Amino acid sequence: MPRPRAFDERQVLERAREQFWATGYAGTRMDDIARATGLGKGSLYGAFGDKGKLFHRVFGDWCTAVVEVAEGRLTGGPDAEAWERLAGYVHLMAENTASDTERRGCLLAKGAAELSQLDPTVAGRSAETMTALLTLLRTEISAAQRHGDIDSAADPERLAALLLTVVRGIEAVGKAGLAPETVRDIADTALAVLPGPEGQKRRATGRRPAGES
Amino acid sequence: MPRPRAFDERQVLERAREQFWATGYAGTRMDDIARATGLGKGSLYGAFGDKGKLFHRVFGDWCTAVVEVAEGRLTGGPDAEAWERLAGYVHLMAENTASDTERRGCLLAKGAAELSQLDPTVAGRSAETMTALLTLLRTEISAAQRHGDIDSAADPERLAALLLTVVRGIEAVGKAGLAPETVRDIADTALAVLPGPEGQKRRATGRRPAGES
DNA sequence: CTGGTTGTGGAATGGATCGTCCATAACGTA
DNA sequence: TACGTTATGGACGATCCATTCCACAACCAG
Repeated sequence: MPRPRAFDERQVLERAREQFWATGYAGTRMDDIARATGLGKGSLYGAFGDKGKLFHRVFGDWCTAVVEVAEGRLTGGPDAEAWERLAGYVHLMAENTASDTERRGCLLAKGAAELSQLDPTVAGRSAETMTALLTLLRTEISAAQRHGDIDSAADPERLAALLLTVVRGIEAVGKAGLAPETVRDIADTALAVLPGPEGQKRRATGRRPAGES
Repeated sequence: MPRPRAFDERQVLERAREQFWATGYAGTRMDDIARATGLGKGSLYGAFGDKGKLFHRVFGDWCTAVVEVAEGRLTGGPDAEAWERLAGYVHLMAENTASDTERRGCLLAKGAAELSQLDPTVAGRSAETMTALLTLLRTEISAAQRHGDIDSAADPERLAALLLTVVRGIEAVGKAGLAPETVRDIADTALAVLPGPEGQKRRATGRRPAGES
């Protein structure tokens, strides 16, 4: 009996995300979002509550997506390819940053930086996301160890934390202004220094094989 | 002949920094700063211009301090101690994040995240800072290589970029909610995986010697 | 076709915030 | 001691922004 919505919720959230991503939480006005989505303020508030709730929604979806990308890249597959999956993931993250010419960075980092201190919801969600990524990386590192691509004496938990740090760090230094080529190199270097199979060393200064990513 | 200022400029900037640090650029009101510093708005505007100029001042000073800390820890000293200087620096940065119970993070990262996209001055200053840190790290890595603490076949430029990424990443994952102990471990792991002297491996899972930092 | 219910969008509201203004205070000089 | 100059700080004005409100539109059951 009621009048149905004339907008696609997913699409509206997408536009809203673009706005928050581009100008941060405090920096975007609800008018901006209204203009960007084509919705009136009434519809916006009716559908999503207030600005805070809308941001939580967008932020939460983003966090979910971040974990899903990692899952897609890392989960499921033979141990023999675990190392390649790890390398692919790290390179993908570096490429994302390197090709982010607008220097928008990652909404997760941006949102956490701006709000995690003031907004427990944001803080909690970003912490959850980190833990999820950590688990995915640890599992994959263990797999690579079983196949002998990573020194089995190393603690997978610690290596996972290091890789997560590198991935998040790449995003940070990218936003801080390091050149795209440098960013890409960092991913290679990080992978190269991971302890290889027993006693062997990976090429520490090796170039990333063309087309691997 | 004129009436002299009744406030200490350095101290006012310090208070202003606390505010910006705690609540970000958009999140702090000039009234907050006035209250925090005890100055009236007239004096504030008379002495520092507008909010943007004041922030640039604070941000710039912070960047200078970041580089100075690194210089203090890294520069000058025999090659034989270069490795220890590097380790000390990385541990110091990790400790800063680990003990930052308020999760304020680093003003450099926070400011860059919030503004580098909109404010060329901030973007430029943060990029400069990254380059300066990179140079310091590279120099020190070269020194450690000369003394045989780091594989001389490795590219110091690349290792420096990796270390910088780890340092900035530690700050990011710390703010994102990783546990302090994990943060400390990351610093250890990062140092452990750096390629040791020719063919040898550093203890990849080794614990940080007590009291080294 | 009609009424009830919900969506829509723009105008209005109320509070907050940046920056200015000005009367006054404090200082050095003559 | 009197004067010119600059600092001070609180009140003020103009703007901005999140949220609410309301008149109207669209839909569907009966």
